[in-house]
Amino acid sequence: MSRSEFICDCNVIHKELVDDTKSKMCNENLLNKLAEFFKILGDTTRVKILFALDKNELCVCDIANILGMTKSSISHQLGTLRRSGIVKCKKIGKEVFYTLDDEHVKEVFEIGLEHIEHRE
Amino acid sequence: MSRSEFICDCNVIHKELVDDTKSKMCNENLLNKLAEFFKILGDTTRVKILFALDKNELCVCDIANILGMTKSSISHQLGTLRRSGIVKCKKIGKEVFYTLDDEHVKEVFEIGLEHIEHRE
DNA sequence: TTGACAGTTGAATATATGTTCAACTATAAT
DNA sequence: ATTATAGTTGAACATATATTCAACTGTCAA
Repeated sequence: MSRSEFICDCNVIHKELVDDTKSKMCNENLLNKLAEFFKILGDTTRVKILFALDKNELCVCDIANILGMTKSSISHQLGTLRRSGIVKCKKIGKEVFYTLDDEHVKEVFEIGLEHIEHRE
Repeated sequence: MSRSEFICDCNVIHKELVDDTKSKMCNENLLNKLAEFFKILGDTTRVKILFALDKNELCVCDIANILGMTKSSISHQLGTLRRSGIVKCKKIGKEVFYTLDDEHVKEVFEIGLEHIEHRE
C-alpha cells in the first residue's frame, strides 16, 4: 500500500487521470518554494513596501512614513523580504536604503493586478 | 498633523522621495486585494491543487489521492479557491469536478518558478 | 563623550489559518 | 427503503505570523 493511499480517506475514482496527473506533478520541493514565494507577497504591508520600492529607493523611515506605520514593523517586514531575496539594502551613514532585488516581482504584480481587474 | 505623521514614530528623512512615492502609490483597496490574491497562492496545498488542475480536470477524491490528503481538507481548500474565483466546479452525479477559472494563474506560476530558479 | 536618531532584534501578544473530526446532504445502487 | 459513497461544513485545535514593546547597536553632531 502506497503512502498516499494510506493517508487518503477515499477511493481513486478516475485512476487514469490520477496516474497521469501524478506523473506530471513537478518536484514537491519546488512547489513548496513556489508557495513560500507567494506567501511572502501575500501580505498587505509587504505588498505596499514593494510597490513603494518599485517607485523609489527608500530608507526605513521613509517607508514608515509612507505607510503610516512604525519603524519596527517596517524593519521586521524588510527583514523578511531581504531573507527571501526580494529586496536588498545598502547602508549609508545612519540610514539603510532598500531597493527591489528581483525583476520578477514587477511582472508578478502586473499579472496579479490584471487578475483583480478581470474579476471585478 | 496628517494621519500617517501621527501613527509613524519617526521623521520624514527624504521629503521629496516620500511625497513622490505617496503620489505614485495606487489605491489602497487595490493593494489589499493584490495581497489577498497572493495569499491564496501562498499555501503548499493550494499550489499543488492548482498545479494538478492545470494538468487535468479532477474530482475531490482524485485530488485527495494525488496529494495524499483527506477529502475534507481538500474540500476546504477548494472552497477557498472557489470563493476567490480561481477555480470553478461542476457537479455530475455524486462527483464534483474542478477546473481552473483564471487564465492568469498559469502565468503567475511561470514567473514564480522563474524567480525560484533564478535564486538558486 | 554625550545625546539624538536610524535601524535592528527578541519576546510577547493577538490574530489568522490549515487540518482534523464529526455530522450532515445528495446521489447512486441494491 | 436501505446502504454506500462523494462531497460539504462548522467547530475545535494547533500552528503560523504581524505588530507592539523594550532594549539594543551603530553613526553623526555638538
